[in-house]
Amino acid sequence: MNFERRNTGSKRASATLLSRAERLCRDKNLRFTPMRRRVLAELAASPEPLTAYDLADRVREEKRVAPVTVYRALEFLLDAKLIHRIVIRNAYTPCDHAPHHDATPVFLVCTHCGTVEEIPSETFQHDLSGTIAEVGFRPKSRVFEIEGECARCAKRQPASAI
Amino acid sequence: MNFERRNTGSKRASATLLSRAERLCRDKNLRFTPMRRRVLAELAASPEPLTAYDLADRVREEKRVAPVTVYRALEFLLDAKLIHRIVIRNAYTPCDHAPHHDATPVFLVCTHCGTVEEIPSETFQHDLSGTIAEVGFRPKSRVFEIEGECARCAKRQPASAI
DNA sequence: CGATAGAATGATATAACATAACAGTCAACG
DNA sequence: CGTTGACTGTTATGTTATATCATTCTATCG
Repeated sequence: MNFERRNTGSKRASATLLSRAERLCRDKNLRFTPMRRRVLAELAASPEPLTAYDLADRVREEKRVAPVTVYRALEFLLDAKLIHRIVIRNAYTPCDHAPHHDATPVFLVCTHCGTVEEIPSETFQHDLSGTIAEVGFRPKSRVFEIEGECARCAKRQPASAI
Repeated sequence: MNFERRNTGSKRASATLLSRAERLCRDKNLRFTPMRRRVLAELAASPEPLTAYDLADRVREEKRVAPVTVYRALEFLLDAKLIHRIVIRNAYTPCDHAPHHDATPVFLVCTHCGTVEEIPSETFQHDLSGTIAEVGFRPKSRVFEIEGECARCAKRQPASAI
């Protein structure tokens, strides 16, 4: 079983991701603006997830930006499923596994080097711990949380009237 | 299969949790100070997870406290495994399932009423989606993240030299 | 009992992450 | 070209979390 190593800033990985983004936006008629491209490029070029403020700093080297601008770009990229948010780091990382998953993948976040490995959740559903062992990752702590509507609320508001 | 409903502020649940905390601290020679007791009691009395600042407000009704004091109490309670942190809410909630799990449980967080249901992870490992369906929860999004040491780092620093 | 060492808390400041609100700019389309 | 809607700029502020150093409490020992 072989999981793609996270792009370690190689031009190849970035280029791939950027062109994927371009194609996707063309197809879905979304606007891949310079700011969005820039933010995605920074994420693709980074070996580890970056926070919004990290990104703001990097973009600022070239052009003055406020954090909120970065957050807006991130929101767009998240919606387009081009990136993920790594909750336990308050940080963002490009999506490695093209569009072939709608299910949330599992992320393996290294406490030492900070890199993130992305495991498609079909694999996960199947046999999580085996897979983790296979990639040589030594888990120390986990975040598994599911958000949704509880039974009582679902009963009260039958048609998901949120 | 029946998962305990989260304590909805009932005096019973609080009393149980508090006495469990007392016993645990006595046994392990930890100090269950008034501040720690107070924070735990507020969490136990709340139907939903509370943030550190929520807690500070509640404690302040009685006595002036700075957020940092609450964070310290929370840290203690987390270490003692008396509470959990709900990452996707930046909030804290009492631990419902006494000491019988070392494995991280799965939390079902209702987007509507905010309550949290705690599911032991043995069950989870076994058949997550089945269990969730059984309790009537309708998942909308999930956070499954694993922190640890990646294969490369483990190789570089054999004996987990962190 | 009083000294003292370690733990806990108080107080203040500041860092880090995120959003609100409104004004200005750009780009596509008729 | 002008209008509309999407995007970005700007400023302010909200929210979550930590750093630092002073003070108080508590258990223990001489």
